[in-house]
Order: sequence, then structure tokens, then C-alpha cells
Amino acid sequence: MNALRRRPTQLDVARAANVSQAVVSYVLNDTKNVSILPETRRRVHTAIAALGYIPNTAARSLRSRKTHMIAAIIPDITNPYYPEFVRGVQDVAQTRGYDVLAFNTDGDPEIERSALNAARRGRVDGLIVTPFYLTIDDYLPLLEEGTPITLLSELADTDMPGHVPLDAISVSGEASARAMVNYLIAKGHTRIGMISGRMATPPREARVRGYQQALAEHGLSLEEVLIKGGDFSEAGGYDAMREILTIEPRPTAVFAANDLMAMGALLACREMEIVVPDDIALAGFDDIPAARLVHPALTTLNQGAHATGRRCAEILLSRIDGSYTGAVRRETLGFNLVPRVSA
Amino acid sequence: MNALRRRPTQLDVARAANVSQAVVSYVLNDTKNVSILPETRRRVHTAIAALGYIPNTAARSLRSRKTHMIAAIIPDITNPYYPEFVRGVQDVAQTRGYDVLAFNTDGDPEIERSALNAARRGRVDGLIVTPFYLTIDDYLPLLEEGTPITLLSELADTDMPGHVPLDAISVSGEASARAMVNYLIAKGHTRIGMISGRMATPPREARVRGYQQALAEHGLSLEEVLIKGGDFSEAGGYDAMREILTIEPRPTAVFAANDLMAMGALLACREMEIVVPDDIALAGFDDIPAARLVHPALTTLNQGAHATGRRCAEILLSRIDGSYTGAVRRETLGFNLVPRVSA
DNA sequence: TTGAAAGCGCTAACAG
DNA sequence: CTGTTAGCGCTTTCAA
Repeated sequence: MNALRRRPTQLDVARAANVSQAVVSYVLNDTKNVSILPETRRRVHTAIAALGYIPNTAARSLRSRKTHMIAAIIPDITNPYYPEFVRGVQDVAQTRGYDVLAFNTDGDPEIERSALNAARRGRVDGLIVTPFYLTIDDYLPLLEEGTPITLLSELADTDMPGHVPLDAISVSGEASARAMVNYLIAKGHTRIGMISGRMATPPREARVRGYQQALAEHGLSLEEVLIKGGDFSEAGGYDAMREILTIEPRPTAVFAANDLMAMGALLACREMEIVVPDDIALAGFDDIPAARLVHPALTTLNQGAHATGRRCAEILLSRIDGSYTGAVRRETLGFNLVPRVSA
Repeated sequence: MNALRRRPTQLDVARAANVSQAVVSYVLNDTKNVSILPETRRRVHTAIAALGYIPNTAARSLRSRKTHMIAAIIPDITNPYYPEFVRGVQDVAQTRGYDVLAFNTDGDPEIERSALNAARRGRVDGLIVTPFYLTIDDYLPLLEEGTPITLLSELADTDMPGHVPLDAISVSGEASARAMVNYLIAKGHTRIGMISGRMATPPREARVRGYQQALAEHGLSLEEVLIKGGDFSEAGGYDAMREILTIEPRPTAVFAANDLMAMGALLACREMEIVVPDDIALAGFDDIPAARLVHPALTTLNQGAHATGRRCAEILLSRIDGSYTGAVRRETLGFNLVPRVSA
């Protein structure tokens, strides 16, 4: 076997450049309050290039207590909303010199918590979290240690204590779901079913609230029987739709709390030879890439996943680098109803 | 402002448990060749729990030269093939105690290279790479330093020097593209177009080779004019299809080198009121989740992205933990032609 | 303008 | 069985 080459250290560079190891660090970091002779600086750079020196992040982190990594804790990268979101996070993180560690929780409280601990191990400088079950108590240890956290949450302001430095981006599930249901009502539907997603999760609750509000605004009665689960997956949407289609009288429109479920619902309709939107209208939520490609093209609601990811990263990084030290931020991003064919 | 709580260290635990700091390390790591009195061990655990001690990864890495992180270097998480692939990687990494750092290169050689350097900074213990432009020379510095790398590559064995410890999983783009084109030929098509993807990238070249082989096997002539680019995006597929549809005589079938492009092609057909598959047959590649949801459902080829991700991770981790030290592995994973409606 | 030196929190060799 | 000790490679005082 060939001997492994030892990675050169600052000391190696220092010797090659005939300076002390500290000087190498100075030129590498452009340290303030220290000025290096141009000639010396040049020698150091030459040595760095000659040896192929690359700083060791572990040592740097240990000393400086910064990892230049952030975590993105999401339910599942395989859910088409999240790749775009994560990409948004990565895009801004990268330009700022941060790497992104992505964790899938599958909406499991245990996994959510263990991902949080990644930060406590000194692994990341901050976190972007899409909480399903996490509560303020889970964040507390991190906050006490000064680790910035940005939430992508649909929680209303009232649920989020304002006195802790937990910035939150809200995608306004409530308002946007309301807008979508209002759209269906405006189309003349008065009996509207809902495929709501996994019980007791923030996205579901917010979207159901929006659904209820829209009905109430128009004096339509709320029938619990018209709300089915669906757990946010295509298979769940399929099952939920099959149930809904047996209800008498059958609703004339269905609002699915995400596109994946709407697509499952579409499959169920196709199977039962129920024509969308003629026999029943169907609206989705998220505007995933496939939404415009299915047949009929899905009426849905675009939450701007990429922009949301970008904004989360900006907010988080501004805390990490201290460029923002002000009050807690609670931003609600806009949405965009996308009428297509299915409703 | 409230004072930040300092994270407890092993020294804090040691004092609380009335042992030396080393003993804390021993019980934490179950160090071999060291036996700790059960009573002592218990005291340490109690102190750990009481203080909420969590090991610092930076210090641990610095000392042990293991980060327990791996990198996944992919073109774009937003391309529907990759979330599944990455999820596969993450799933096995997680059960083995590794976190995964994902980098998007957008197929840019510069970015590909800079992602490689993440490892040289001591950030990761190994890499899984989907190379577009990287060559053996780019890997060399890493290999010299003993960093394991697993490639997800469509390169033929001949392009890959066998004497360097570069394990590679091949998804056999060539064989599978050939299978798909053979399928089209079996359906009676003799004039088959191709939407091939970004020029000079490994996936494109392999799939084009497969296409050519299938034609040759059946004595069909190869017409370069029937091969259009498409850069692997939906928009690219749309444009390519519009070009193909102007060719006289028009091909009766088109093979798109990925589903995204096939879907763009579908849109182009719909716009021009050309009926798939009656007027023209269309086959995709990848079997992304949306493939069965579009209309008509897309005939495509499933490469088992999740399984591929898992296998890449297994191979990489077996090198990292030294459980495999044998010869270079070159595995070709199976594929699965999925006939649906579009062809 | 540069160098010496301390120490971040940990693992692992060595001593006792 | 447990403690002492020496660094891992780096940033950051402090002194010269």
C-alpha cells in the first residue's frame, strides 16, 4: 500500500515560508489589528500554494466555536415541497460560506429531537426547523446556549411566545387555505370536502382552520364527515378520496392540503371514472413541479418554497453572524393561487 | 440579556462524578482495553445526565480524525431523481451514526471541485459523488490522503482506472437505454427520436450509446438529426420536442433521457394537439414520482434511486470503517422498465 | 510587524 | 481499574 500523505498544517506552511505559525493564521484570516508586510504575505501565499495547504475545519471550529454549518430539519426530502425549500437554503448558505446538513424527521418527534441535538454537539452554528411536534421546551436548551434557530412554521403568533429569540417564517397556511376554499366557493361550490393531512400537525391544523373560516364567512355549515385524513402522501390522498366519494350527497369540490394527496385523489377519481373537474372539482396545495403536468392540470397554491428557503437562511445567518441583533422576527410570506384545470 | 450557559465539558462531568476526565471519555466510548468499575460507570452516567453533557464533535474530530459525516455531491436536489437517492444515502448513514452533507453542483465543474474540497478541509470522512465533469485527477489528492470516495457513475469500466481505490456504482445508463429503445422497436417503431440531455455529461453519453446500440442491433440507421439536446430540464424537453416535431418525416416515437424532459415533451405535444401515444409514442427515464401521474402515464425506466443511494452509502461506509479493505468494487445495479400508457 | 504561548475539548498512550 | 499527560491544528491574547 502506498503511504498516505499527511495533510499539511499551518506549521508546515510556516516553516516553508520562514515565518511563525501565527503569521500564517493572520494572513489566512486577514486578522484585524495585525498588519503583515506585503512581502511576508506573499511568501506565505506561495508556501500555501506549494504545499496545497487546506485549513482543517475541526481545529478551526474547536478554537473559534464556529462550524460554518447550519442544519435544515425537515420532514422528508422526498416530499416534493422540500427539495426546493432546501435548495433555497443551500443557495444562500453557500454564498455565505456555510454548508447545510439536512435531516429528515419523517414527522417523528424522537427524530426531530435527535436532529436538534446535532447542534448541541457543536456540529452546527444554527438551525432551520420545520417543526411538527417540537415545542418551545425542546428549543430551550439550544437557546440558552445561544444557538440561533429559525422556524418555518404555520403556527399563529399567539402560539409562539414572543419573548424568546426564535425567528419564524410563516407560510400562512391558514390564510392561503382560506383563499383556496374561497376560490372554490366563488366557483359555485357549497359542499366542499377536505383531505387534510396528518392529524395534529401544524400544517394540517392551519389549513383546516382556513377551510373552516372560508366556510363560516359564507355561512356554509361545517360537516366533520367531509374532512378526511391523508397523512400528506399520495397513497393517503387516494384512500381519503375513495372515502369521500362514498359520502351521500357527494361534495362537488375537494380541497386537498397538499398536491401529493390531490394527485392520489386524482388517481382515485380516474379509477372510479369520476371526471375532474366536471363531476367533482379538486384543488391542491404547494404547487409542486408535477402539479401542472398531471391531467387535468391541478389548481393549486404556490407558497414559493425556494424563496421561503432563501429567506429562512437569510434570517438565520443574520443572527449567526450578528448582523442582526434586534427583536424577534415573525414574517409571513405571500402565496399565489394558481388556477388551472382541476378546479 | 441572559447570560449564555456554557456547555458542560468532560472535565465538568469528571468533577461532578469524582473521577478523572479520561474516565469520562472511557465510559463514553466504551474504550477497549480499559475496564471501568460498574459503580464508577454509574457515577459518570449520572453526572452526564445531571449536567446535560453532550460531546463536542469538533474536539472529537480534531483528536480522532473522524467527523462522522459524509458528503453527497449531486447535480441538483431539485431534480426529482435525487431526493430519493439522497434519502437512500441518509437512511443508511443515519443508522450508522453518520450525518450527510449535500452539495448541489448544477453540473458546474468549478462547483464540483469546490465540493470535493469540503473533504480536504477535514469536514467529511468520505464522499459519494455523481460526477459530471470530474476526472480521476480531481480525486487524486483525496485518495492520496486516504479519503474514501464512492462514485455514482455511468462510466464504463474502461474509462475508470481499476487500480485506484475508487468504488463505483453504475446505473448502467447504456444497458437500460438500450432496453428502452428495444422496447420501442418491439412496439413497431423504426424511426425513433431522442431527447438526450446536456451535452458531454456522462448520463447523456451512456444513454445515447444505448440508443445507438439498439438501433444498430436492429439494422436501423442512425440519424443525428433525430437527437436533440434538452439539458435534463422540463423546459429543455419542451424545446427539444418542438424541434423534433418539425422534422420530416416525423419520428413515430421519442425516447427522452429523463422523465423531466419527457414531461416537457408531453406539454409540447399537448400544445400542438399531437396525441400521445397515438400520434407519437414517448418514453422517459428515471420513473420519478410524477411519471405515473401525468397524462398519459409515462412509460419509463426505474433505476431504483433509493436503493442506489443506500448501496452507495453502504459501500462508502464499509471503506470508512475499514470493514472492507478488498479490491475496488464496480457494481451495476439492475433496472426495471415500466410500461405505462405513453409508449 | 512578528513571535511565543495558551488552550479550545477531546482521545489515547502510558503510568501507576 | 484509574489518573496523568501529550497533543490534534487552529485562533488569539500578550510581548517583543
